[in-house]
Amino acid sequence: MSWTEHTDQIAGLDAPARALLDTLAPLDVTEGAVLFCPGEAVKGYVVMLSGQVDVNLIGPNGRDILLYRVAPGQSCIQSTLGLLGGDAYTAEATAETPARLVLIPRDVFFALLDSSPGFRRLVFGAFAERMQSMMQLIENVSFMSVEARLAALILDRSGPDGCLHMTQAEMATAIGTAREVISRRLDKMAHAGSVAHERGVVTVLDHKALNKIVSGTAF
Amino acid sequence: MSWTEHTDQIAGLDAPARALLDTLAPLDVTEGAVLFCPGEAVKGYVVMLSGQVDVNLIGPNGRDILLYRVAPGQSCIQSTLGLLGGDAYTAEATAETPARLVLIPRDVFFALLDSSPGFRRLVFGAFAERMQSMMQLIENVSFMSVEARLAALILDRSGPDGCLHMTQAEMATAIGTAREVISRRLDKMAHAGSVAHERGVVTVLDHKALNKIVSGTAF
DNA sequence: CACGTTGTGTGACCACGTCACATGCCTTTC
DNA sequence: GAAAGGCATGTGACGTGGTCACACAACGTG
Repeated sequence: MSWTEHTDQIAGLDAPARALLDTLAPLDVTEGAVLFCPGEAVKGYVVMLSGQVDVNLIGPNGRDILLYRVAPGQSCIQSTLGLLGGDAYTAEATAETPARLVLIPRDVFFALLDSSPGFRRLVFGAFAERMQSMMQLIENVSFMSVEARLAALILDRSGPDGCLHMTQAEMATAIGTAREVISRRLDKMAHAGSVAHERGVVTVLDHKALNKIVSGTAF
Repeated sequence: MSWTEHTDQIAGLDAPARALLDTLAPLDVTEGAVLFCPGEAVKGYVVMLSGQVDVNLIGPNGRDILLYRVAPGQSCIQSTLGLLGGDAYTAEATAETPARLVLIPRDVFFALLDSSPGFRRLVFGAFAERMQSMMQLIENVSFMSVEARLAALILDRSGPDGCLHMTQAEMATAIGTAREVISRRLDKMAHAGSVAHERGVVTVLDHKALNKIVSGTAF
């Protein structure tokens, strides 16, 4: 039952705060589950224990863009927003893997915020981090070419073997563009010899070339 | 010297917090002054007392995009980010009018955060609000057409007489596009009879048409 | 008035997003 | 193991948007 001691970000909290948190039961969600969607009211502050949750903004025409990914130990800022600002969710969160998380109810959240400096630091820090990454996202979307963003994605998410297991559609939402564009760009990169690609897999062939694309168009 | 009682957002604070804040001297900046620029270290938490400050993200090729505007009583979130996350500024803040503001030094800021629930609420609330508007910005930039964003801008910022005093270059940065695009779009709108435009001024002629453009392309 | 400065208009060109398909590949089902 | 359906991908056409390189026009200052 004591999950707090196994969660890095939370293990450093003061004892009273952890005792309070330990009374909450973790929740399990299956892969593909939608944790919340636009317009839904906020139930509490969410902390991830394991798994991977992606938060997407969804456009009117079906296109969507990845706002940020929530890793274990992190919290979903969307819920903080809702708790503090009172607004409903405007984005959608989906479990990319089976995930375990804790939902801290509204009143417990506020009690902790008032009583525990450590918890405050935790929440604030997470907030600041997300904000930073959102600004980064705006910067990328408005100033970087699709090719540069794609190259960055491939370098970022590919394993040590240089393989990236994603469909073109997934890559498209990850960098906020359309699938067809990914198809053409991958072709171009493959033709240049920097990557190879087949159904569901992209393989890095030339790290340097990709790095040059990333910094090149961002320049 | 007691500025705190004249600042709506702060007047509701507890007495000790206000006493502490009142020991700080307000700062005046002239129009056009740059409050901070990318890479600069964060000196403290900034609260606006009067005037208007715009915060822009600047692209490598000179293009820039308005992240948010700071109005009196609000605070500049960039500084909070820096204080909490430790990162330097990534955006640039410019005074659009002569402005008066208070800089709360790092240690005072943290002391208040620990001692004053009201101050916490203030900071958190401002944070949440900005975050929300940043998400709105991402949504607009990635899903709305330039025409829709331009129409929204014109409706938003034009006075009761329907006049908007901005150069095309200013409009361009406000909605994150290039000046030439504004020129062409304004021509098109003028041709359709929804606005009139001359050097430095745009006049709304048909509110309904503009509204339709806004919701139309956002739909 | 000549001059630089600033705001605007324009054409060409490329990158990107969208639509409408045509393949392929892989799994399920009989 | 062949047929069927779903999913991932390729492709052409077309419109919008961003960039570059200008030409001009409107203002300010000497």
